[in-house]
Amino acid sequence: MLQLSFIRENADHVVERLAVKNFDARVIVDQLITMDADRRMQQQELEGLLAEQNSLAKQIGELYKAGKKAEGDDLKNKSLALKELSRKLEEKQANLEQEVHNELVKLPNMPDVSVPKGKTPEDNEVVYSSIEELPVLPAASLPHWELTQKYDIIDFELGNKITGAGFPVYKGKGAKLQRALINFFLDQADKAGYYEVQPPILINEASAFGTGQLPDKEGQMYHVGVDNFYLIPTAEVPVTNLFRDVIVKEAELPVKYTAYTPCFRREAGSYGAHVRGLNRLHQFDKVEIVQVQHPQKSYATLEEMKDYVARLLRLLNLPFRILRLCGGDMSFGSALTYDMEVYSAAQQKWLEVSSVSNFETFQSNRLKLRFRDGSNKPQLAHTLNGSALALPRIVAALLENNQSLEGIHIPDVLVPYTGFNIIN
RNA sequence: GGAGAGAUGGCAGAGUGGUCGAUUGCGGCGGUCUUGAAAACCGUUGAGGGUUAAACCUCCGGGGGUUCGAAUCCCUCUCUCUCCGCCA
Repeated sequence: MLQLSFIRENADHVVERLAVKNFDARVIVDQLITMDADRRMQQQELEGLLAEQNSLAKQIGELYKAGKKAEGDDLKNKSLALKELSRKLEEKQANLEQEVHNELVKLPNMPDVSVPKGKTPEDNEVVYSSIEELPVLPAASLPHWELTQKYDIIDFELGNKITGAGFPVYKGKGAKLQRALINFFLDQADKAGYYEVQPPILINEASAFGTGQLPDKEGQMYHVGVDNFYLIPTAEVPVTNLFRDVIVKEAELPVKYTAYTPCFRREAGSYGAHVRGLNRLHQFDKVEIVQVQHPQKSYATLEEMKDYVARLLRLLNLPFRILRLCGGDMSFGSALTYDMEVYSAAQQKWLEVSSVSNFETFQSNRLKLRFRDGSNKPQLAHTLNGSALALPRIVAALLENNQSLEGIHIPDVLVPYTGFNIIN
């Protein structure tokens, strides 16, 4: 959520930046400024009334104490009339504030100046590639959904029976590979200074609002109606919300947290061949990294997080590239996002395995996540997060890229975790 | 699930209708003293809005009500604790 005071003072700039996200903010911004002016005027009027009532109440108390009942009763009547007025004004004010809020949450975050213009994924900027030429697999190579069946390590049909499409059952070495990857990613994060937490995977409305899933993205989350909870779409939500309504000390920045959780996404509206196998699931495993950082250091931190994820991909020996997302492909709350994609030679396409973003104050403004820098008042911190990493497409790429006549070779770094070096 | 008790500032803990945004202690910060530190002593120390700065307004778990006036009384929701029941 953008800050109203910032919009007020930088209206044109806001409109111009949001245009990069292909969002026409002119009408909303103008409306907000008008409403805010009204709100402030009304506020002054209301506060004047309240101040008068406060002072009257004090006087009445003193008069009664002094035994001057008649004079006290006089003031009482006067105060009653004021109360009538202020109640009406209060109601108006509450409505206006609600309207302002409703408009304010419609505005996406402003993209950083480095964000390329564009509307589709084709407009994303490739900032790095670990390979010069796309690898080519032998002719008999299989896509992962056939490999998983051949070696009986992931059972999509069985998942259909238990739950439905997009909820696979991992079996035997497939299940062990999941566990190995989770532990490997967590150990790496730990070594990089991230503090491990295990958060709830159901969240309340306030948490969903804090990181920007609500309002408007209800449809993407599974909802537990009886208790009004949501299943988390990513660990970013519970982990970042640990800092809701928190004022951290400047010396404690950056705060670095990591968590493994299952993630749940309804993926309403996506279908077809590109969602085959592990490419898109309703439930999947992910290790997330989250940082809370000083505004002046958040972009350096974003680079560091990007490099950290790249290192993981190198350790796994997967061909990958890094994209700087264009305005049109970025998420609502992000100011700058890097996507990591691994190349699946068997599918002959790039698969997104990580997304690392700086949200600047967009989330912290909703969360009221601030830091204290000594002399001044508390100010909003910046939040960042990234997948490190999401499992399904990593598994897909590992299976496809490492297949051979003998079986599927496990990368060296994972062998201590799996206890085997080949799936056959 | 049943019965009872409770929710106050970073923490502990007073406050049951009127100068209470809140006594006090601990912690934090600044200072005196000290070569330095500790101890002791002095001062300072919640958040949001508003203002050039002030004044001023709001906040004592959330929401609503009573009253001229609410941390204090009433209703309601949420959460916590104790006991009982059930249970991985």
